[in-house]
Amino acid sequence: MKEVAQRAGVSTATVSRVVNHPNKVDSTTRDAVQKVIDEMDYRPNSVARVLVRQSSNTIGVVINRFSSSYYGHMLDGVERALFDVGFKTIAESSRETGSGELRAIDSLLDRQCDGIVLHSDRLTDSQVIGLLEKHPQIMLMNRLIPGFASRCVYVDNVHGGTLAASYLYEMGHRKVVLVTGPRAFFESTDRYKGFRKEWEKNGLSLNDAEVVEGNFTVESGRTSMLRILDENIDATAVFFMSDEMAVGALEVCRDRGVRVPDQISVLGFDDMNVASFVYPRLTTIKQPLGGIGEAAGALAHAIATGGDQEKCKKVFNARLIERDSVRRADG
Amino acid sequence: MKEVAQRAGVSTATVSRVVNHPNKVDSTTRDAVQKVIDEMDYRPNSVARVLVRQSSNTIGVVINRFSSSYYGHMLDGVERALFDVGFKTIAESSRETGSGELRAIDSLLDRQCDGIVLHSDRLTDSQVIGLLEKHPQIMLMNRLIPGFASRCVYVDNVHGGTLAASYLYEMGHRKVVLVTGPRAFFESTDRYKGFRKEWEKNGLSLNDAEVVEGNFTVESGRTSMLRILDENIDATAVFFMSDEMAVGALEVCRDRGVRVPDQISVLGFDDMNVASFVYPRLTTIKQPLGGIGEAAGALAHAIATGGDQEKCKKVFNARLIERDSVRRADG
DNA sequence: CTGTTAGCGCCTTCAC
DNA sequence: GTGAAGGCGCTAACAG
Repeated sequence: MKEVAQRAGVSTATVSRVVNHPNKVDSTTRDAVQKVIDEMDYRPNSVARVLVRQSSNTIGVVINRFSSSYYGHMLDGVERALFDVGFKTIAESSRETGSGELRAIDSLLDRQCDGIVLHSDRLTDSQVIGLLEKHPQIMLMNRLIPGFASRCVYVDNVHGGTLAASYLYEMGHRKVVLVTGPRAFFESTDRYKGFRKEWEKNGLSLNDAEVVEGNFTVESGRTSMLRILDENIDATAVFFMSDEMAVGALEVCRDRGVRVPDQISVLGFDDMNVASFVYPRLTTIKQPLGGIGEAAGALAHAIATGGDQEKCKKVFNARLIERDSVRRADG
Repeated sequence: MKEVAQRAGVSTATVSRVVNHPNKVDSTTRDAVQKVIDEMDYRPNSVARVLVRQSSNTIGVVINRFSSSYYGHMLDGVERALFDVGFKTIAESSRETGSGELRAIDSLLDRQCDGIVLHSDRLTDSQVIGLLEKHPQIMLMNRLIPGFASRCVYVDNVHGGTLAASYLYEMGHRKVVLVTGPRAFFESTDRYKGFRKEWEKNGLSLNDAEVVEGNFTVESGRTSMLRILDENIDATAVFFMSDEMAVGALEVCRDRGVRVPDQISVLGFDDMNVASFVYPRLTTIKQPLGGIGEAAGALAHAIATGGDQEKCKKVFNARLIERDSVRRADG
């Protein structure tokens, strides 16, 4: 910058002006300076700029890991929303640990991100609340903390569970088993809550044998399905709280010669890409991941710039995608 | 920091020392200062630190988009390697455009990243060479630029193509069709080159009708397969240069009642997760994405710290994963 | 071992 | 409209 100033025969202040407030400088000098800038291919050092401005025009996102398109779709959504308003997005992964989430947040905070979009499922509610209270620029993606709803963008998992229950009921299923995610994850408990409520509303009940705890992975889908088959649990349908698990189950069924949906129906959750590629194509409850990401980006931007947070959409509903893995139960 | 110094009754220099060189300060004062730091929950402003140190201990990664686990696996690999050596990783997406790649690189450079891992398939060789010459801290992930091999980590796509050809040949296939990616992508041309060479080595030839240009997506797999079926191209096997395309093809075959692999064999490329979940499970050529990412991370770190670049693994070989979508041809 | 000093590169008053 | 000066928060000599 000093060099630019020198070559153009002006002060660094003027150079700074042509970069930041071009209209506040005489057009002649402006052009001259701009020419030198172009010639030298000068790029303002954004670190120094951030240091003095105390703001970086960037939003940081923390997610569990990159290698699942689940997070990828949300990330792309965030970045889409932010790109449109001239903000930058940087992402860090937590490596799927609570300490990693904390570390990533610190790192993003250190980089003076104007906002942080946090996808957390490793931290407890009270840990998250602590974070939220301490750092007003943090917001939550796909998780709701009561009392902080205005800083959360999420899908209504209770409703998602309800959807599953009512669909299965309407299709004539009366004996089902639920394969949840880890009990510690709010996604699991919320979906379970919604399902159970709706199920009982129909006068049905769920006993212990009918809910098995998985962990959202394909492998866990396999073992759960194996168990259901081996223990000969009497059910006409299984509701897996993730597509990955459902996919693992489909595999096991094929290996065991159990026909889906003829002998047993399978319902998934998420609507990952894979859902439409497996055979039979998976009927599932779709989470609008891209939309959630966009909304999170918009909210983070609003928080960072003091924009209108109320105009941001915060609650999303999951919706049923009917394909071929659930069929009407015999009356 | 000033406040910490004040409260602890020392100078800011001492605070800086306990943070950065704890052993260079008297244990009594160190403990006192540390106590204040903890009490105040003081966190050094890394932006200021980077400004003076001219180095950030972080590596930036640019990829096309987040929503494909293809990039996700590489990203996780980079981050794994870097985490182990105490470096941070931040990622930006190019939104699948050449200008986006440039923008992301600039942004990462501006943040004073010590190294940049670039996954580029939108920029021409000469553009990339320009970048590489101008910025010694940039390296390439999954692309080889002749003359810059020491800064490239990649899979040998020519070899990958060879693998496909020899496998199909060994399985008795003599009439095949290739579905490539965009001709502008080196992945396509390299794999094609390898395939063709091996194919011709066996005394076979490939005519125009037998190579169709796709674009790596599921949709493009569908349309290509449709065309192959509709035009009644005489072939016993199709080699798709991405699993996504192969998956799309499988779908079309199912819809059309064409049995895979009984009536036609399908070979993929990549070994994405989905490959093992579709039916029939996809036989494919695996790219070790995680390993490539790790190697890229290690190389970026070596470049950034002046470590030994030669010890870094740079070339990876794809390898065949036999599953159920290719069968021995009659005859 | 610790305090003082001088920047890192930039932006923003404040005078002119 | 433009230059000079101060400072963002921190670190690295250099003295003491």
